[in-house]
Amino acid sequence: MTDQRFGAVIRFLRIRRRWRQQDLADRARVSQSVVSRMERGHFGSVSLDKIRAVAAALDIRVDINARWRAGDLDRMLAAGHSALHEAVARRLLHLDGWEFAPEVSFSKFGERGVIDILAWHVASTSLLVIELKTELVDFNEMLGTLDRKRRLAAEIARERGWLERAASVSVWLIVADSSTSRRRAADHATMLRAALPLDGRAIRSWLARPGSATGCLSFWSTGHAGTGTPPSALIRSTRHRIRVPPTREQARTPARPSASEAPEAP
DNA sequence: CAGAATTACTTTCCGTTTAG
DNA sequence: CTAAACGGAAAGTAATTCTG
Repeated sequence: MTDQRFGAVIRFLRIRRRWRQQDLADRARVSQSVVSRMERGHFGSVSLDKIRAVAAALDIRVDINARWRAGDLDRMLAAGHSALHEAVARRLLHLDGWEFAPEVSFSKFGERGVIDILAWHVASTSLLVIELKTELVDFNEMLGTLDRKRRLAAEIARERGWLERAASVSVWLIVADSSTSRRRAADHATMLRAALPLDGRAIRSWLARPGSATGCLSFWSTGHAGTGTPPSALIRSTRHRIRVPPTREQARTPARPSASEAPEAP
């Protein structure tokens, strides 16, 4: 939405309520001039705080929609997740005795969400909730949601007619491989291993012969073929180190012997 | 004249620098 | 890398001017 259009919306909703600019300003705790500027589309001189305040007074929710070259950034950010999803799904296809469903959304007892992959072993009626993460951020929150999904999984599988009764429900947290994620996991090793005792190696034998309920944390790269291929750069999630090109001064200092082709910045 | 737009001035914020 | 200090820029408001 353009600035002018948004301004027009504000004006329209204000007038519909028969409010003066001053009335809207009072409710939003801003001055009348801010309302005037916004209605005329002059948002450059109004802070986001004030914009939200005025919008909220009219029951408008303001979402920031970032676009890049006409593309949707949300989709781009989701690309890493998709890549991980695809890599894991490819691997599951080759597992004997397992069936799986991707993106299982649920809404039970007021709890809603999506299980990235719900897998079940037909012979042993073991259920496996697979959660995919491109980066590790909030451990408590993450383990909390994982546990919620674990509790609901059996009911969800039964409802969908996949497994009448699950003998056990396990969880497998797959994290996109990155040094940052590994470091964070190491920092919380005690907590994580208590909840997710198996590692990437141990889960393999468990998958071959699923036994009692368990939990696993493993790191995965999208180049992963089930063996130890090196991490792919494809899904590196955040924070690459930006290397600033050396200034002329720095380029001239004989730090490296190969100063032969010092490129001139265009 | 009421309500909207603009102006003039004060306050707050934010980026930069410096120090630890 | 974080925190504190500082100065300039931007935001916010009250006062004023404009307009239908």
